[in-house]
Amino acid sequence: MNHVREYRKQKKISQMELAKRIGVARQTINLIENDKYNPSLELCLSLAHVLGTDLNSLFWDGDEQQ
Amino acid sequence: MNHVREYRKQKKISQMELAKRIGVARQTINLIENDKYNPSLELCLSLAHVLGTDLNSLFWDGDEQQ
DNA sequence: AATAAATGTCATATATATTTGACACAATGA
DNA sequence: TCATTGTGTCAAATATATATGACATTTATT
Repeated sequence: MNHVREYRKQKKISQMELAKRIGVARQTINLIENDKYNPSLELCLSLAHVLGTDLNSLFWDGDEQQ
Repeated sequence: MNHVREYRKQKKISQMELAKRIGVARQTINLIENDKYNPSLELCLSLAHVLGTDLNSLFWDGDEQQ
C-alpha cells in the first residue's frame, strides 16, 4: 500500500526508466509497486529522491501522517 | 546517519528492549544505529511506530526535509 | 571496588531482497 | 494490422539483511 506507482505516473516514466535511474532491476520496481516485497531503506531513499518526494509521502500511511 | 539512537534514548529504553518490542535481534538495532546496514522498509516502519515518530524524522535528512 | 546492565563486535547460519534472462499479454501508436 | 512499449510473472542465481550464541568492554548502580 505504498504510493510509488502514483508518483511514477505523475512523472510519466516507465518502470524500466525508473529502475534505470535508480540503478535497480525493473522487476524490483514492479514488485515494490505491487507490494510483493519489502525494499531496503536505501532503495526507498533513492525512490523518494528520483520521484521528487520524501519517505513519508511514499511509504507512511494513515493516521499519524504529519 | 539516522536518528534511531536519539529517539530511543529519548524513550529511555535499551537496544535490547527496543529489539524486543519490535521483534528483531538486538544486534539488528545496534547495527542500524551504527549505520552498518540498511534496514528493510518494514523494519523502519516498526521503528517509527515504536519510537512514536515517523519515517522522515528517523531517516530523511538534509535539505528537503518537510 | 564490585556487580550488573548496556553496548560493540565476531563468526556462522538462514531468510529474503535483488538480479538476470526470458516469456506472455495488454496497451499504444504507425 | 503490425510493431513497439509497458507490465506482470516465472525460475534460478547471488547478495545481503537478520538471527543466534558468545565474548569483551564500557557504562551505570550499589
